[in-house]
Amino acid sequence: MDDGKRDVGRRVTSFDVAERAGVSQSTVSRALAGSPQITPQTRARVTAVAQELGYLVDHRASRLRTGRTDTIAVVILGRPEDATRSANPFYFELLGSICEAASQRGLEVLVSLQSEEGEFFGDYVGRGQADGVIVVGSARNTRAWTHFRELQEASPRVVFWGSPFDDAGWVRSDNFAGGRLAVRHLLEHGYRRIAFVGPLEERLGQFQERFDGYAAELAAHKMEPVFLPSYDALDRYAQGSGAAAALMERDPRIDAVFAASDQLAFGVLEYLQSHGIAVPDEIGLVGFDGMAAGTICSPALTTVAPDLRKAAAMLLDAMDGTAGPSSERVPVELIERASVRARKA
Amino acid sequence: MDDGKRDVGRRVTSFDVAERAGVSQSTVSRALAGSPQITPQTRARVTAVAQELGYLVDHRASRLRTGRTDTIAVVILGRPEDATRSANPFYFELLGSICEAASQRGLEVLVSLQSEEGEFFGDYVGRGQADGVIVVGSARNTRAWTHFRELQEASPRVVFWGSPFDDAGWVRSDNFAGGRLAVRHLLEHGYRRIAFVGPLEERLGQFQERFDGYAAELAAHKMEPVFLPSYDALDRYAQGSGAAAALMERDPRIDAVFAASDQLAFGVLEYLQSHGIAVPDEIGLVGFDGMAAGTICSPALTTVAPDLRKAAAMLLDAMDGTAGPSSERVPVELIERASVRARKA
DNA sequence: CTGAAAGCGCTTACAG
DNA sequence: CTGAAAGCGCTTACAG
Repeated sequence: MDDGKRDVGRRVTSFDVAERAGVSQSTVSRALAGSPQITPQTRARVTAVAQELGYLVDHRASRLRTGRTDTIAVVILGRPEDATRSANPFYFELLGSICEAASQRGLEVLVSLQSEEGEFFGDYVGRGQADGVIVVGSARNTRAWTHFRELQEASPRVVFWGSPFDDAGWVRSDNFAGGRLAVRHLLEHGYRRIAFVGPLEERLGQFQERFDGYAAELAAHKMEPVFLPSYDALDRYAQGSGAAAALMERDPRIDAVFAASDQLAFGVLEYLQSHGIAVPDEIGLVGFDGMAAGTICSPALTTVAPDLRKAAAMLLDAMDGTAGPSSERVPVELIERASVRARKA
Repeated sequence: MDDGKRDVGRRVTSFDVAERAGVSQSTVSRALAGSPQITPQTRARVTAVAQELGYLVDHRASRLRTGRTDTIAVVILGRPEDATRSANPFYFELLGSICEAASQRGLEVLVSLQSEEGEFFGDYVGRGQADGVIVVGSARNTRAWTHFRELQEASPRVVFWGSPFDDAGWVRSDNFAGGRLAVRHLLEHGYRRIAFVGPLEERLGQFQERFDGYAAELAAHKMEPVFLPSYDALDRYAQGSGAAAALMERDPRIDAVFAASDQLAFGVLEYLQSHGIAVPDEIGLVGFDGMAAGTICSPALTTVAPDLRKAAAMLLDAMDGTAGPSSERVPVELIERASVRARKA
């Protein structure tokens, strides 16, 4: 019954450090927290003892006490299937930037892949696990977005990347500008009939905006958009190659494609290559996302890339809750690679 | 001074639910935790009130009380530079599998990208943030590994993926078998002089093992290994294309390459393509890792893929601490794609 | 089957 | 500048 001093298993607490250092527990806490009202000598002694005993502040206790969590949650949505396989690699690139930005602000990052209805969960704030949550992922998982939209309405600290909903609470690429950029680039490089590849029927805010930019730039040159009204519900890659096939057959004059995402572009590329159509000589191709894999395909993919560093910073800012629900645009840039020919018009 | 009942900002606690449901706080706790000694009626009432008030258990408090965290930490090491850019995408694929496996076991996942000395940190267990930590990442970041090795010696709940150290505490691909598999596949498809691409001087446990498997299989066929003694400290992609160049020049009889990782293979592919060397007809190519990007390059990359599902499960098991420090092998499988010709020998 | 109470390990007013 | 004490919100023996 005697509690004993079984060193084994017992956590080293601030009381242990206090005893050993000959100060009170509150002093240990203050010294280690860097309180300015602690003597340098005291702090030095406490720090030394803490190190000696291998003491580390228990975050469960400090966070319970302070009410903070210093943590953000990132929810990555996959399609309703295998979450890992169906999560677009782009989201992992974004996650990388978020981790880096969070770390600079002294925040930890909790990651959750979700795809199936029933496992949707974003109440990290309510459970005291995070100060806010960022939701990114497949816009096609409608049920997931509906779930998180409700959550967002109840809590101001939920921010979406992309989001199929147009009202506030998101950060997005400057999709319209990106669409114009892609088309202008293709026109400047001598292409004359530019098709758009990407499904628009899915309430995909971002794809629609990219299309709008594409169409606007074409209109400025008195050109007509060329695109498919509907897509099968396959993965992006298959959608891309399928769309390329349908489009080429329908309109042989097409000499360039703007794909609404890099994954779609990879599918387009696959189709073109397997049909002996030369890229960029016969067909020019521009993607969207700036994915790392775009350097590996051949030819390397010219693409419109959002500034992921800024994206991460904006997401964290939006989560701060200081401002109300916001809608922020991340600037995009065209990365010239090899899927557009060099020769100018 | 009166605390008042400002609903705003105050957390809903189990006391609030208790009051409203007309039971004690302990009953609320038990009911919501699913304790079998609570009447169905009581549980139903409590659950209803909890829902009504939007009550959620505060994990900071419950974890402090129970001593558990139900969380694991995953540290992803980049090269000492930009953490995001330098973290191999393969690690994000592995992270995806870990997230999925963790979620099935009811665990949360904390992710940290680390690359610079000074920011290395893995004491999540000591701080009560996680029950264990998995370290994955660039074997080239020697200082990072040294840091985490010390941590591992002090704590049994630190597990490495890969790891440049051979003693226990890791999960690795079955690299030796993978090396043999790759070579056998190339031989069976008619290639006769197979070079190895991958730096071996970096104390890279995994690369060395892949080489050993490669060399062993060649030896079984009375063939000699062909490889480079040293590599420049560039990224894997550049190492791959550089090695391909050096190797081809040195030995024109080479008709196949086994690359120690997919990233290296992508570099090799880039060199071959930009020099008009046909893959798979003139040169066969096999990578290692089973990365998704391997389906996008052209020709698509034949590769040796570890079973990431099993890898994740093994990592979590190893972290459980039930067994002592272990060394587990993840089975690998050869994924046939297009960088090896179909024609049999 | 339910309640009163202790205690997890901190931070931070409040005194001195 | 330091200490004694309260309290963050739970879980879980201990009673009844």
